[in-house]
Order: sequence, then structure tokens, then C-alpha cells
Amino acid sequence: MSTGLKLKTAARAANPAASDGLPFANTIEVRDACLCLHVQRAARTLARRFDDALRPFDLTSGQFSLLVSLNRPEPPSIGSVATLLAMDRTTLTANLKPLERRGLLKIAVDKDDKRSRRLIIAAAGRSLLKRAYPVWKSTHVEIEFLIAQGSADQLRSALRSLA
Amino acid sequence: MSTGLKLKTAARAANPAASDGLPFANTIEVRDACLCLHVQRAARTLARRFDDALRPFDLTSGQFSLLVSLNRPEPPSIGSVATLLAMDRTTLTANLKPLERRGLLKIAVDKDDKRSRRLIIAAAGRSLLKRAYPVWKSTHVEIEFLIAQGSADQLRSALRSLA
DNA sequence: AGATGATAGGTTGATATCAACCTGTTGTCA
DNA sequence: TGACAACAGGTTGATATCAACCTATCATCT
Repeated sequence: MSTGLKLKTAARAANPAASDGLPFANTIEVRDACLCLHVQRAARTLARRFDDALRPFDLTSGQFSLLVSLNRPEPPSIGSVATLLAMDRTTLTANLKPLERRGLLKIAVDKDDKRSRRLIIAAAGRSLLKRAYPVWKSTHVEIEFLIAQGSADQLRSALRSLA
Repeated sequence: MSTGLKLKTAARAANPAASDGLPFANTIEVRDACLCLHVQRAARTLARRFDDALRPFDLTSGQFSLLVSLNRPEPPSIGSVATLLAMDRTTLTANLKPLERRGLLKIAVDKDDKRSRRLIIAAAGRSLLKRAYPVWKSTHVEIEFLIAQGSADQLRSALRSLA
């Protein structure tokens, strides 16, 4: 009896979480199942990979995505791009600054609505995108190979349902 | 003939990207296909959702994941947790600081290898996890409903192959 | 026209992310 | 043992992320 008690006590001392905290089983559940954690992990890994590939152009993956989203006939507003990228409006404002400094885009007050700003990709930005695109393409082909055949579309579909 | 030329010129003026930059079709390709962009979007959206849910505990989604990853019998090293979370080692160092300030964890030099640090979840951290877990659980159930039935496992599997 | 709520965006402060560079410790091999 | 490479982390600087709070503009309704 006293032996059994001692063992239990020792086990709890070695793993305090079992007594006064979250049971270890629940910890495992979160680690294995949490979609937020899984997506964050994948996001960091993918970002690093594209960051590496785009480094010759001095562009991060996020900056590339942002520039691409501006590469359209009609310059979009800040709010619409923030929605498109599913990021906070003020995050986008911050992300624009280094690109604007480098002359890759311009921010102009909308002439029809002075509250609104138009995000205009500059010639330097367009030419940079043109040069970076082949690198994006080849990196993306490599990434798709990592995913079980044919499931890339399913993955995109699932991610879209989340965002 | 001159009319055709004028039209082309006008079209290019309206969409400069077509002439000196990345063709618009490629822009669409990136926007629709880029897994990096899709994952980042989903990551931001999911993080916001869990951030909201965990706000009563003054924990972000990332802080929750980090604390959970420390909730184990043997306190892990910084490098091993960074690998587990697929984040840069120095990012983890930064993320530890606010949690350490709040007394949710302690950082101790490993007695067998003075280069290494052990990340020890404190009693306050364990009890916080215990209280936050039900909120994580219910939020996660809601999230899984957003995904087509039965494909959550496939999604996790695909994300794992990326990270 | 004037009041008023809604809209678009900016600013600040805290945390998150990573690269580049640095220190201290350990293991190995001559 | 002493030199040296490898390893574990820390520090700094730049960008990324969001909440809370703010201003300016617009639309509407009286």
C-alpha cells in the first residue's frame, strides 16, 4: 500500500502536469490535432522556403504576394487588398512602407474619395515581378511535389474554407 | 490598321503590366495557386480566431501552442521546441520573454550541458493551460465544421508534408 | 445646410519573425 | 593536453502582425 502511494507520488513529482495542470493526453491532443498549430507550422516553413528563393530579388514571400496582388489594371484600395490577403488593415499599411521606400509602388489619395488610397505598382515593381516570377514558379513546382499526388487542389480548397 | 494599333496602345496604357511587367494571367496564376499565399491567409485567419477565443486568458494562439509544447514530463531545450514548432530559434527566444515575465515558465541552464537551456512550465502556466483547454477545444470543433466533412485529417496530413 | 453615423485609413505599442553576427561550451583529434 | 570544429543560445536590426485609439471624409436624413 505504502509502496503504491510512494510510486504515485513519485510519478506526480516527475510529471506535475498530471496533478494540477492539463493532463498530458490533452497536450498530445492539441499537438497532434490543432489546425491552428499545423497551419502556422506550414506557414513558417513555406515562408522560409520562398524567402530563400526570392532573396536574390530582395523580396520576402509576403512582399511578393503583396506586389502580385497590386499587379492589376485598376489600382486597388488598402482595405480591399487587406481583405484579399486576409490580413489586418494596419499590417498592410506597415508592409507597404519598405516597398514604397524602394519605389516599387506608390500610394495615392483616390480622387473620387479622399478617404481612400490607391495602391499603384510602379514600373520598378512590375519589372521586379516579371523577373521573380520564374523563381516563384520553379519553387512552387518543388513544393507541389511534397504533397501527395493530386491533393494540392484539395489542400487549397480546404485552406480557402478556412480563410 | 491604324485603328487596331491605337486600340492596342490604349489597352496597354490601361494595363501597363501587360507590356513591361508580369502578364496579368500570371498574376492570376499566383493568386489562385500559390500555396504559400493560401497557407499564410489561412494562418492569419486561424490565428485571429484563436486569439479572440483565448483573449480572456491573455494568451495568443502562438503562446498557447508554445505553452502546450512545454507541458510534458521532461523540460525540453530551446532548439528542440523551435524544431517542433518549425520556427526560428531566435523567434522562440523572443516569444519566451513575455511568458517568462508573467511567471508562466522558467528558463534554466541544463546541468549536464551548460550550453543548453531547459524550458520549464511553471505551476501558473499549467493551471492556465488547464483553464484554456476547454476554450481551445470548442473553438477547434467550430473550425473543423468549416472544413468539408472528413477532410480535416487529409488537411493535417498535407500540412505535415509541408512542414 | 447641419448633425450624425458610417467608412477609410493612420499611429502607437506590444509581440512575432527571421538573418547576421556574437559568446560560451562541448567533443574530437592530433 | 591543446587546438579547433561543432553545437546551443543570445543580441540586434528590420520587417510582420494585430489591438486600441485617433482623424478625415462621405453619406444620409432632417
